[in-house]
Amino acid sequence: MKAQWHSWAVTRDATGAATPGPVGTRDTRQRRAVLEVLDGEDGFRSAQAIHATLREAGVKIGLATVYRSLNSLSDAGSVDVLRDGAGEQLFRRCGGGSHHHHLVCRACGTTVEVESDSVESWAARVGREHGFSEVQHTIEVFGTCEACTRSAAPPEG
Amino acid sequence: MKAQWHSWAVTRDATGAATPGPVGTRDTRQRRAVLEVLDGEDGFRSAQAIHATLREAGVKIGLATVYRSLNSLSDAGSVDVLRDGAGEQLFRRCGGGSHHHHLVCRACGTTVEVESDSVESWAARVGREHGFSEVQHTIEVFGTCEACTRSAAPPEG
DNA sequence: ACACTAGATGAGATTGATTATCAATACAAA
DNA sequence: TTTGTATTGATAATCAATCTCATCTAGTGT
Repeated sequence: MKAQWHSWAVTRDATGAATPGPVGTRDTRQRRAVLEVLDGEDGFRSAQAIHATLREAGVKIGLATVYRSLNSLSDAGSVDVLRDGAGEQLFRRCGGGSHHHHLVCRACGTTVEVESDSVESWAARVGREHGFSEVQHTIEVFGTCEACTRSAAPPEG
Repeated sequence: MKAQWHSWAVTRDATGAATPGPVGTRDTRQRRAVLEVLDGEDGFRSAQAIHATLREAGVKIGLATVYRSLNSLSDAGSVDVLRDGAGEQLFRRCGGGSHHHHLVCRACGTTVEVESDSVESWAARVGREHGFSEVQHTIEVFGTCEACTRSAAPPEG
């Protein structure tokens, strides 16, 4: 799978003459590498795991840079972030900009993007009915995917 | 509000003669104190905050014990746990043993317990349709409660 | 009330993830 | 190329949460 395109560019004004651009816009080898790893994975991965993958692949990159890249991508809405049971952040490249949630295999990390208008409206309604404003929600579904269920179960039924 | 009753006792067999009981069953001053704080709060609080509250109230208790008590209560299903945006664990005394979720004010922590059969069945169905087993879900709704919205807004419209 | 024993406590060390420092480096515009 | 900065990275610093282990104590039987 080839790395999906991502623009590091951001709107800017041409006030400064020799100024490359605002923070978070420069296209570097490291940021491209992080994006490549994300595009090569179909499940959620931790920053540490992504860093390890890169080092094993011979890419010279610091852990701090991996975190910085992931956070910047997250801010831009290009990656989804969630926390596993231990509270560790997991990252995954997300498709469109549409709001969705995830069905994640807790064994291998494989993820299916899911969405439901009824659930969205339920969350919004619940907040409104109780007088809450700026209502947001976090919804994640965890389970064991078919493949992992098979490989984990003893061969005898 | 008086501290709600909580049994530290657990089923045990009388094999050992002078054995008080299994781990996590002893009624101590510290565990009672943690429970009192939880009963005095109506929103989610962090372990550190609970510890600080206790110390300020003159209760001599270690942070590790607060964590231990909260975890034990959590295992017993007597408190709900969730993570805030920063990944920090927040605890709250929960009523019955019925499955429910929370509408939490991100400013003051005030919480409303909510439930919805349709959302529950949606999560279960999504998992089943994709061949996942042992499906669980985490659903939390965050917002700003009415009181906090008022106090935060500037007096002029 | 007394003694006993395993569970409980707590101060401090430790882990583990994530962020902050800051000098050196590498984009990107001219 | 030159130049101005954003970026990088090795490492220190944070911070929540857990582990250590010597000491204490609740709970039981006598």
